[in-house]
Amino acid sequence: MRIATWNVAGIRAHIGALLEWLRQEKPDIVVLQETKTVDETFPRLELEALGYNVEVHGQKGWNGVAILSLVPFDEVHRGLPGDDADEQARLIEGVFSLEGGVVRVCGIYLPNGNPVDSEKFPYKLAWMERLHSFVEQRLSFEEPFILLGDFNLIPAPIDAHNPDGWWGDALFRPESLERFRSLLNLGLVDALRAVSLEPNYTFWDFQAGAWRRNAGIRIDHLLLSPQAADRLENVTVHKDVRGWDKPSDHVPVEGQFTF
DNA sequence: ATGCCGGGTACGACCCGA
Repeated sequence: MRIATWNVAGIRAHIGALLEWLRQEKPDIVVLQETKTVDETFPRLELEALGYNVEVHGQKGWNGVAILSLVPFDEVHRGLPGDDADEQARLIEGVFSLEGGVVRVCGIYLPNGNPVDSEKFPYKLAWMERLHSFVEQRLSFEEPFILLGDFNLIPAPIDAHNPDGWWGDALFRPESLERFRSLLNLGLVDALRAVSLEPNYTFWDFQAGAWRRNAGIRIDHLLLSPQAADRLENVTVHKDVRGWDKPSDHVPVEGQFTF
């Protein structure tokens, strides 16, 4: 079973690259972020033509998440609980039945939080605290649970080409990292860190020649419950996709599991 | 210190991203 995350930076703008990657790799389940469109204009038919079941949680202009799956959905949940006034589409979860049992896959687009002196930063922190409660509840099921997506968090200095340049940014500052560690401390495993102690970047800015200079950061993560971590075989960062024509600024990150 | 680039909205110029 291969389960991937990809921030597509606008699904209508990058549908060609998405379809090409899916045709090449045929992952079983993919969570998408920054689809940037309402459900009515989501390119569902092209994805269904490749055999994917499609569930979306869209929003006009920005945000927006989705799950593509070759396995039928048992359940779908949209939105992060804990604030009825929050209208930003940043979380979608699917539950799937496999031969070996159930697997729960939750895709997130965690708020960026910049600039830190705006209301966006406290929104990020509050969103992380709601996520903490949500994950705590999910872990109580004691089943394979995969929380993956664009976390907008640089876990450690090794996860940035220029960590000093990022320090203080909403992606890499104490208040953000404290909450990220607290989330991990619930009992989640950072899958890529578990299989590799090398620098692995998943995002290169469109600006300032970041890709050419390999000035990347690792902000797209797969976090695993113990029951999922036991089944982890490997993680692949599809770095080559960043060099395609008209790419997203993020690349797909894929976990391989024995279920 | 800010913009760089790029998508979306809407069709000029701004919001948003990381």
